[in-house]
Amino acid sequence: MTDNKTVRTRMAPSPTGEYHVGHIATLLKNYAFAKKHGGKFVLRIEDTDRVRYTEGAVDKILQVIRDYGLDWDEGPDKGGPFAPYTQSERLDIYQEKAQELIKKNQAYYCFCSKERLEEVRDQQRANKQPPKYDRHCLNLSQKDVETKLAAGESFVIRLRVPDDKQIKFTDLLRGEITVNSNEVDDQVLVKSDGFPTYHLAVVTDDHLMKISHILRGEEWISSTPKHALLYQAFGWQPPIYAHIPVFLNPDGKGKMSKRKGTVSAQSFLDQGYLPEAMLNFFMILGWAPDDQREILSLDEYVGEFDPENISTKSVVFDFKKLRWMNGVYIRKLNFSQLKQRIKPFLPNDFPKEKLDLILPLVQERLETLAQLEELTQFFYRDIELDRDTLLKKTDQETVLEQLDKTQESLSSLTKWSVESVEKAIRSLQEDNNWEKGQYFMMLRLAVTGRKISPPLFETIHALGLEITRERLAKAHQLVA
RNA sequence: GGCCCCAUCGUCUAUCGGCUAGGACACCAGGUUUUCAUCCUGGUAAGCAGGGUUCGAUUCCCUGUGGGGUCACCA
Repeated sequence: MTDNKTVRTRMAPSPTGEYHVGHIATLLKNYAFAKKHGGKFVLRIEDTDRVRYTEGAVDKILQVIRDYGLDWDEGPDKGGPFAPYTQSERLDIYQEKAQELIKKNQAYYCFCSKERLEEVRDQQRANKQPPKYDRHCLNLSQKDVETKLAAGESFVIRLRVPDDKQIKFTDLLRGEITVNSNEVDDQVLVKSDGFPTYHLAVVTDDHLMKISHILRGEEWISSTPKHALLYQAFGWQPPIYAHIPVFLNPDGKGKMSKRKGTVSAQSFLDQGYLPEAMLNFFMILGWAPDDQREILSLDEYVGEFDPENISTKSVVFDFKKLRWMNGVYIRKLNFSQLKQRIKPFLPNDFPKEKLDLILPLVQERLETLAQLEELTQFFYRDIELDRDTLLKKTDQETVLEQLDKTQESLSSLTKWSVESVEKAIRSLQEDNNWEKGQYFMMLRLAVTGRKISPPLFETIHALGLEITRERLAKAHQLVA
């Protein structure tokens, strides 16, 4: 399994936009693996794409990771032995490494314009060949290169990929993977703006930061040969890879994407999913503990997680199971926890003074916190009544009698409690020999405007005598 | 299309050569109940296909099929 060498894992977000749920799921695995082995989990910001760089994205990413209940040992805000942890602050390192490769003849200058590259690719596609750099600049003479550099021509630095070599690397889940080097493009390592590409930056940083295990998305498998080549070129020991399957859209078609629905990590929180439920959901998506438990705390997960047991097939993101799991976690909350968690989801017109009365009535009915409004609005907003529905299963006369007697009886209560309300209504039903189902449902409708509600007596109690009387009166008016 | 990866109920999984193929979500039925929800009970539902290897294959190998990923001066 894992030797005594210190385990160091990392997650390397790119501040180009919203943080994806898949990123959190991957981060969780890196976090858990490091914690399990008493190692360190590093957060590094990969902001080498100046074009897509989004202002404020770094802070948002850091915040959402924390909101999910996760944290890191070293990172841009905390520093650490290998600081800085933001790639744009490490430019000189990449430059130096690129020069090293050029000196070793493992990389070369390329002065091709983007237009030319585009043309080459178009041509290749037209000939049904895989698009690949044609190595136009591979054999430029030293002198040519110096002349062009002196003239200030724009350039990039490319990796010199050997011809027809078997490139091998090991994936913890899949075993050895072999790719012929002819399939690998002469990857750009340094862009014309002087920034490194992901490939150069990730390899040098992972090495310099002594990252031992890389758990990353499966979509990276195809670029791992490039990284393997770089480790070779530098003469470095590569880390251990574990490529984690991607999330598929709920319809099972394609990688989970924005176009098919919600993907941002933040949006799930905004919809009232609890972070611990989200994490738990990520835990069991593609992995199961020995005893097949599905409800796991973060600590339990850290103790039992083994990346070697991650399923190798891409998994469908099952919203139904997520909602179920979220419901489980909502029900597990004690009252003060729920009260705290529900705060951001309270509508402005929610009567705060009744929170203690109402909240317990809906807790076991919530699958997300955001459903609170839908489930409770009849308590504090006007309701709509439908005459026909009120009259269902009986006649006008009976309903009017029921409404009046109920109002009368409730009004005369000396003590307003769930028990007294229940007692009053139950004895009315028995004394008058009303059909229970009809009477209770009619009352429910009159008082909540809905066929579905929390239990009647609790609801009436929470509503209070005043509102209850108003609504009964209104129902009377409507039916009469 | 090239290359790479993958393949058990609709979905997520267990099984690491012996299976009457187990669990969870979803679904259906029943119970509890004033509705819904919770809770309890039960049920329907799977080994992609064809070849091998083996006393025996879901499990190992090959081929096909299907799905996914990737082919940028993005990560």
